[in-house]
Amino acid sequence: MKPDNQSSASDTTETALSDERAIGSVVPTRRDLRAGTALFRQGDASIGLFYLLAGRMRLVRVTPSGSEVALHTISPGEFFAEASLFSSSYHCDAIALGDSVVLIYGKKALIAEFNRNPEDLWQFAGRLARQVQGLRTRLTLRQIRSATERVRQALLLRCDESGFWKTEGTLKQFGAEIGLTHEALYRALARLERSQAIIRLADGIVVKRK
Amino acid sequence: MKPDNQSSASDTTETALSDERAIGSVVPTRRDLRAGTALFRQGDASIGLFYLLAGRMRLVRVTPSGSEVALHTISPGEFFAEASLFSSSYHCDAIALGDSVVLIYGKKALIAEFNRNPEDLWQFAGRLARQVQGLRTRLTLRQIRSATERVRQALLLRCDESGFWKTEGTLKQFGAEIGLTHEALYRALARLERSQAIIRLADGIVVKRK
DNA sequence: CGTCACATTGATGCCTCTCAAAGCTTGTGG
DNA sequence: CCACAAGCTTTGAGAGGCATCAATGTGACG
Repeated sequence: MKPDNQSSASDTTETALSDERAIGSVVPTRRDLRAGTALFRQGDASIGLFYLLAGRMRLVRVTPSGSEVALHTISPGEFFAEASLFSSSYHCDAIALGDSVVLIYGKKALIAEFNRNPEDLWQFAGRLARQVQGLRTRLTLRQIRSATERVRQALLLRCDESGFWKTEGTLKQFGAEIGLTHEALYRALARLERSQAIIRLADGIVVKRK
Repeated sequence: MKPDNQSSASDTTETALSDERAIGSVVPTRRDLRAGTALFRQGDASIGLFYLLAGRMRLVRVTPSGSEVALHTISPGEFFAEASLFSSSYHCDAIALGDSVVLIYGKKALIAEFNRNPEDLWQFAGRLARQVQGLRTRLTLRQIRSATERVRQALLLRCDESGFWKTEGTLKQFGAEIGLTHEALYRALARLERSQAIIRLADGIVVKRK
């Protein structure tokens, strides 16, 4: 996570990458960012698409009056700034919250690739469409006020046909993902178990029909 | 909003449409749905992309155990089932909540169009990317518990450089969009005005620097 | 002028957040 | 192998805030 060498004037290093993470024939470049460093700022000419390997990035828009509005926090494994491919500059700042590693897919290279090989563009669009789907679902889930019901629905969305959901990561994390404090989550789980809506196992949870 | 004629065995009518709403050369078909009618069901072969002209549609997934999970509610002006273009069948049910009118863009026609004219695919992808952006922002906004602060941030996101936001639609609607009851919204606005964070005008709101 | 939907403010209760504390698990080092 | 630390898990007590119910004012429209 720490930069392997030092570029002249900034807290970032950039390394070429011969990677299996290529999009079509576009091989990303790796860049290491120290905590607090900006990857790009509002108004900068857009240079490409990003993928967060490690760390955490915050996207914020600074209003003319100086107020900050948080747009999104990027977690490892996420692509971000997709929309910048379609416009000439960024509409927000991207700041590294902790030491971070991002992959950069050059804009020109990507566009050339998509022109050359529309099949890649098709796949890219597919990824976006599924993302839209997932985000809408999450948004709908957040509409549910009741912690108990929200947890139940979240479990229903994630479990397989038999109703089993294998725990991935910690429950605390799960709580954060669905917008609950861990205490609220634990209490909701306890309530669901008491009412026999779920059965808690060592490695997961079984959701029962209502 | 009411069907103009009756098809033989169902509560839907379908009409060809020579429209300016075409995507590339793909002209949509219009379909009228009575309240309660399904536009498609989980497992149906995907026939295309939809656009809601009027009414309201609900997307729900029915779990094997019979529980329903609401995925999204479509409002007029929204495209939906974009992801179905990339898979062979639907993963949820689409039910008309009220009498509704949808435009249908045939899947095969769209794919052919995108193959013939990648520029259209590029624009389609751009729309998806901006949608992802907007949804992420909305999701982040929902993380803010405090009604007052959520309203302030929502206003900051929507106002122009001078801090002015022209009211569009009703405030009640605005409340629903950001996940607040209208009462909570009015109280938040009153609080913001009292603390001089905003100024309310007849046709909009001015957000002041903090 | 009456109706209907929006706008606004009041009172109340529930639910989740917050702060706190204790049991549990895992990993690390002596 | 044991001891200690750190983070997850779990439950308790208290408080604040938003939803809910309720009532009134206001504007548009026929």
